[in-house]
Amino acid sequence: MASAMLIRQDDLRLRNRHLVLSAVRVGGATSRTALANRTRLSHSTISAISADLIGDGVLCESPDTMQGRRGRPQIALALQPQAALVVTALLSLNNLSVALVDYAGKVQAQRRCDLPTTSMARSDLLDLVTSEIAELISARPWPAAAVRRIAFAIQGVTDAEARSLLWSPITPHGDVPFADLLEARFGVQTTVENDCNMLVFALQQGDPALYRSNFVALLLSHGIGMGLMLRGEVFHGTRSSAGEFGHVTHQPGGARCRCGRNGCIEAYAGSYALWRRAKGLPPTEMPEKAVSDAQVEDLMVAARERDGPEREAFHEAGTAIGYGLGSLFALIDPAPVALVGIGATAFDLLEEPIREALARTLGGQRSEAFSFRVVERPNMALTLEGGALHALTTLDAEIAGVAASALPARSTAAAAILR
Amino acid sequence: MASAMLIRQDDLRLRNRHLVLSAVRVGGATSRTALANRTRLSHSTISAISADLIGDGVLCESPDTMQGRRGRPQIALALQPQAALVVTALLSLNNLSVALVDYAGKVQAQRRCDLPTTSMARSDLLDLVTSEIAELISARPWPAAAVRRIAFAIQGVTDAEARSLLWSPITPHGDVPFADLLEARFGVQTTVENDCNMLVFALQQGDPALYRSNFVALLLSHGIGMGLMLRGEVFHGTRSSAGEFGHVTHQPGGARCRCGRNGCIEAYAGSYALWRRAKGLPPTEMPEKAVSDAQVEDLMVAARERDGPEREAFHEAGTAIGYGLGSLFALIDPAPVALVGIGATAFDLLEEPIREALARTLGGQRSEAFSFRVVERPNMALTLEGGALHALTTLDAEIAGVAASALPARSTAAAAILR
DNA sequence: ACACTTTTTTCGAAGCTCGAAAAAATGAGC
DNA sequence: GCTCATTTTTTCGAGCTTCGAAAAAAGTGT
Repeated sequence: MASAMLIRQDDLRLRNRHLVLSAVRVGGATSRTALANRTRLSHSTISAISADLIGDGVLCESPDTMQGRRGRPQIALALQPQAALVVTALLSLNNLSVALVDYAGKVQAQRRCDLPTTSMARSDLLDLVTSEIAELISARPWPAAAVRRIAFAIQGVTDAEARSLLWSPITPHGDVPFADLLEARFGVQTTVENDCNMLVFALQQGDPALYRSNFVALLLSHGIGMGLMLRGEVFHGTRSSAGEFGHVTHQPGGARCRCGRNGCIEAYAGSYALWRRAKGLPPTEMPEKAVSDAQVEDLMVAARERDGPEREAFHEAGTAIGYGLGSLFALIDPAPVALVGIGATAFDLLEEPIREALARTLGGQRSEAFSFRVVERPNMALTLEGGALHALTTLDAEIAGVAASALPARSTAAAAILR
Repeated sequence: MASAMLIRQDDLRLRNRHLVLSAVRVGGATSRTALANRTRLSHSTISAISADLIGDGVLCESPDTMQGRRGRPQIALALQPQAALVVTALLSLNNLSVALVDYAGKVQAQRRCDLPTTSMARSDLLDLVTSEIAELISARPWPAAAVRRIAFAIQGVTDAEARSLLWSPITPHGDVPFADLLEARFGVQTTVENDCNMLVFALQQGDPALYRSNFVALLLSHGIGMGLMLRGEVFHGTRSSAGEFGHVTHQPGGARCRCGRNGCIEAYAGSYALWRRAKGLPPTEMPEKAVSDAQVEDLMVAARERDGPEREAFHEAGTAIGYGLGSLFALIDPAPVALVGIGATAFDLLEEPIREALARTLGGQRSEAFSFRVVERPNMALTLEGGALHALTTLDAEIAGVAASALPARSTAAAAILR
C-alpha cells in the first residue's frame, strides 16, 4: 500500500530530475515557471535542475513562446530531439513494422515488410527482424545521436521481465529471447512486450481525457488481445505479460481455439472464428491461412444486409466478448473499453450481444453505463507509437538517473521491508 | 506554515521514519545496527530517527537481547504496545467478531456474537455493530492509550475508498456507510474492506516464505471469496473492492446464485450449492436458511464414503473452481493458491476436478505445477488478524508522518506527471 | 585490572530544497 | 529615447537531511 521507497539525499535530486523531465514529456515545451507550478517544486530548484538537464544535452531552450505579453518573456524548455533515438517494432501476423523515433517523439524513419510468420524457420525470422532494424538504424538522421532503446512489441505472451517471447499464435517458435539477441546484435537495451500492452500508452497519450488511468483496450483482429491500464499502470502478470483475455474460457469444452484448447473467447470472436462460423465450417476445424481484413469486411457487409450465418457469427462473437468482459469486470471492476482493430469496425453488429451478456453477468449495474468506444486509428500505428512512448519514458528515468542508481539495489531492501 | 515550507526535505525524513517503523513491525524487536543493515540507512540516521521515535512514545528499548556475546550488547527496539490501540471487526453471515489489538499487535480483548444478518433491520444491524465495538473499547487495558483505527471487514463488496459496504450476500441492505457511522460514533478513523482482502495480510505475515508477494487466497464457505496479493500489494478494484471470483461466470445461464444471477462459480461451489446439488434440489432453488459447517461436513463424509450425489456435488464444485482459476490465471498468471474456510477441508474431494479443469484451460502449463495449500487456521481468526495488521500498518504510516503531513497536494501532482 | 569487541552516539562535511531578494528581459507610456 | 511596470529567471543564505569517521559506551575474556 503505502509504497514508500528509500530515498537518500542524492536520490532526491534524481527523483526531481525525473519529475521535471516527465513534466516536459507529458506537457510539451514548457517554461520554467510553468514547470514549477506543475511539479510543485520551487523556482530555484527548477532553475538548478533545468540548467543541469540542458547541460546534459537532454533539454533545450526553444524561443518559441507566447509573445506580446508584458514582462520578461518565457523561455520554453523542450526535449532535445537529438538527445537519443529509440526503435519501436511490432511483429504481428505476417507483418513486421519498425520505426525510428527521436527523443522528442518524432518519427524519423519507418519500414514495414510482409513475412510468413506462421511458417518461416526460427533463424529466418530472427534474421529478418535484425536486418530490418539494422536497415532502419542506418537511416538515422544525426549520426552522433545514439540509439538507446528498442521496444519490441509482439502479438503473443512475453515474459514478465520483458525479455522473451514465451508463446505466440503467430509463430510456432516459443521461448525466443529477442531481447538478448537484439542487445547482442545492436548493443542497445531492449524490451519485449505484448502488443496490446504497448497500445494502451498510445491511447492514453492520444486522448488523456478519455483514457486516463483506468481503461481496457480490446484488440479484435485475427486473435483477441487486451491491454489493461489500472491506476495509471499497465497491468502485467507476475511471470508473463498475462492479460490473455482471448484465452479466458467462454464455453467449457467449446469451439477449437488457435491455442490448442477449447472454448476460449478467441475461438468465437477472432477473425478466423467469425469466418469459420459464417461459412458453416465445423468448430473443430482451423482455417489453413489467415483470414484477411477484407474477408472480415465481406462478412460484415453480409451480416448487415440480411439475417444468416454471418449475422449469427457476429452475434456469437459479441456474446463471448460480453461474457468475458463480465468475468473481467467481476474481478477488476468495470472500466471504459476502447475497441481497436478490424473487429472494432463491426461494433454495430457486436454491441447488442455484448450488452446482453454483460447484463446477464453484472446484473444490477445498468449495462448502459458501460462505455465502449471504437478507436479509428489502425492498431499497428497505435502499437508502434505506444512502444516508442514506452521506450522514451523508460529512457527518461534512466537519463534522470533514477533507474541506474536508485532502484535496483535499494528498492529491493525497502520493498522487502515495506512489502 | 511549518508544513508549507521545506516540504521536500521533511518528506525525506518522514519516509525514513516510516521505513524504520515498518522494519520493526515486520522484523520484530531489532537492534539499531540490524536496522541500519536492513534499511540500508546509515547508523547515524538510524540513531537519530530511533531517538525521535522513542521520544514520540512509538518505539521502546527492550533489554531482551542476545546475551553472551562479546562487545557492547545490542539494545533491541520494539513497538511500544501502549502507543495506540486498534479495533478489528468482521461481519460475516450470522456472526460479528471484534477484537482490540495494541500497537505491538497483541490482542487485548475480544468479543463475538451471533446475529441474523440476513433478516435483521438496517438500524438493528448498525446498533449491534456499534454497541459491540463500544463494549470492546470499554475493556481497554490502558485508559490513556487511544483507539486510533477501526478496521471493519465484511463479506461483501465495499467501495474503493474503503468507506461503505456496497452490496453483500449476507444482508439485504446495500450502500451502508459504515466508515462514516463509526467515525461519527467513536471519532476514530475507520476503513471498511472486503474480508478476503484482509485475510491475505494474515497469511502473508503467518508464512512469509510461502505467501510472499504473489498469491491467491480462496475462501470456500457459504459463498466464495477471494483475496489477491499481486506484487506485494492487495489487489483492489478501481471503484469497489472487486475480486469477485465467486461471481465470475462458470456456465452462462447456469445454476441460480445468491447474487440473483445465473451460472456464477459460487452457484456451484458455495456451501449452499453443495447442499442443493447433494440433496437433489433444483438448481433454480435457493435454500431458506444458511447451510452450517456441520452440514457441509456431513456431505464430505458421505462423499468420501461412496459414489453418489454428494461426491458429484464436490466434483462439480471443483470443476467450477478449476475453470474459474483457469480464467483468473489467464488474466493474471498462475500464483500459489491458499484455500481457507470449511470448503478447504474438502480439498481431497476437490483437487482432482480442479486440476482437471485447469489442465483444460491452461493446457501446456503442467497443472501439477499449480500449488494449492489448505490453511488450517479458521478464516475468521485470520481475517481479524489481517484487519489488525492492516490497521496497524496504516497507522505506522500516519505516525511516521507520511500520510498526515504535507503529502496530499504533491503526491497527486507528481502522480499526474509521472503517471 | 586491562585489553578486546561490538554497539551506539557524536560531529563535521556535503548536498538538497526553499523563500526572498536581486537580476534580466521585455512592453507600456510619455 | 527614456523610464517604469511586469513577469521570468537566477542568486544567495538558511535550514534540513544523510553520511562516514571517529569517539564513547558497555559489555566479555584473560
